[in-house]
Amino acid sequence: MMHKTISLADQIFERLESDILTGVYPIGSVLTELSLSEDLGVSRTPIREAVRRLEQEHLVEPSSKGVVVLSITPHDAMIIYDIRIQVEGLAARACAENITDEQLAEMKELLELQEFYIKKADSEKIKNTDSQFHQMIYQFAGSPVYYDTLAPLHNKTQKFRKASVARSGKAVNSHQEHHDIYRAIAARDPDAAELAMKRHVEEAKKRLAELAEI
Amino acid sequence: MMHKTISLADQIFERLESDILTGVYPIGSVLTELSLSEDLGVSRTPIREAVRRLEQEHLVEPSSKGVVVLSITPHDAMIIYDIRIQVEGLAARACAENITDEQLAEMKELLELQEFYIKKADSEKIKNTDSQFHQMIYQFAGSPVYYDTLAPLHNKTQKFRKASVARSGKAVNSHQEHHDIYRAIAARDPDAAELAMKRHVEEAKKRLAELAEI
DNA sequence: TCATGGATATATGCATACAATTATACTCGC
DNA sequence: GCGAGTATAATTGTATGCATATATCCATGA
Repeated sequence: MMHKTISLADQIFERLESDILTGVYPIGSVLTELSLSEDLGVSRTPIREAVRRLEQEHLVEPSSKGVVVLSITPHDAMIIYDIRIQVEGLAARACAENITDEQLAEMKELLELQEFYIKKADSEKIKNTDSQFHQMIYQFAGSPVYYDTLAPLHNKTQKFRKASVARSGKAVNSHQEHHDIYRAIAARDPDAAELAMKRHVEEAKKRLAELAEI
Repeated sequence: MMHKTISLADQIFERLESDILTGVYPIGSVLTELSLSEDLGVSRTPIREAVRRLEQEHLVEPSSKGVVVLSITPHDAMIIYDIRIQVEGLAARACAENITDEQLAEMKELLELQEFYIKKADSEKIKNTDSQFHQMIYQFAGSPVYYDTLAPLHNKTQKFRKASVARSGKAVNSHQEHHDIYRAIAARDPDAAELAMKRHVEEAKKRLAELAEI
């Protein structure tokens, strides 16, 4: 009997990550292992493990007392986008070269789901599917190096992106760009995939820059 | 009194990381928390923490029993270089825009030191200064994003690079390229800096590819 | 002989207890 | 009233114990 049991540490990490990115724990707030373990009703052990992972992803930073929730400056966000433009371009290219039919089908399904949420103007779900699309690219690119490099960068821009996608018109643009990327990958055209991805991340950067009035 | 006390978990992580990268624990070998705690004479708690970090860096992989030591495939190494070509290019550009005079002086000093070691053919020191030069670029680029992204990638290619630099002739090439980068940064010429860095990492990739007979 | 099932050993996941460090608050002396 | 020094509290680091899941080995039966 293959009972898939997810460890408490993993669950807590995901919850804390999400709560930080969505602002439940505001920037600058302090988290201690003890208070978290009381809040979440578990011992410090799995909390510690989760917090260590948050540290590695630079979502929190050790301080004299506990860890403090970090933010990124608009400047950092712009740099992250510059890096993503280049590296996600490479990842999309690798995807076009390596993706399997099953993975392609999965990707298509996700795009259809996103279309559905766009029609319903459910910005929270739109944001989620958006993230999932990019993470699929990272995972289907054929080397864990892509995911390891890009996932933390992507995470760090989440809260900026949230505001960006909330404007429904922009979400449609983004979805169209995703579809362009998908088509290039489905056609196994690395050049087109890289170009489409680079354009997409560049547009995302522009949308953010406008919004943040940088 | 500022007594810097390094946690056991940190020490163990560094030791295990080094031992894996240098082959003390060969690829495919299995490590269990219990055996490690007995070997190193500490409890499982700091071992666990270190092993989790190794997992995140993909140096080991969970298996049915303990974790298995992974290797970086030559394919992954090539991908890492492709990413570094792009991102270190951006970092060098940012460096040229942001570096202070003091930092510049520090960089120059390091290059002179490297020249000294090259004359002495001390390949270990050459390797060290080489790493330091790149890490300086990451640090002087004006945003922690560069360091966070590039340092892990740089680390992962260390053992390949070691073999590469051991060939003294190549080390001289590499040093010349470093000097080109330095000159462009010193001249505050972002375009030249980016170009020089990209060329340098490309050459490093080629040197490795030849050596690894990929 | 080989498959099957259960006992045993081994591993991890989590909780808890303790030690040690660091921050905080308080008191005493000036 | 204010600063220094000390006591106290809070927090992390580490060890240990227990529960649970999994693998291994052995015995038993067809």
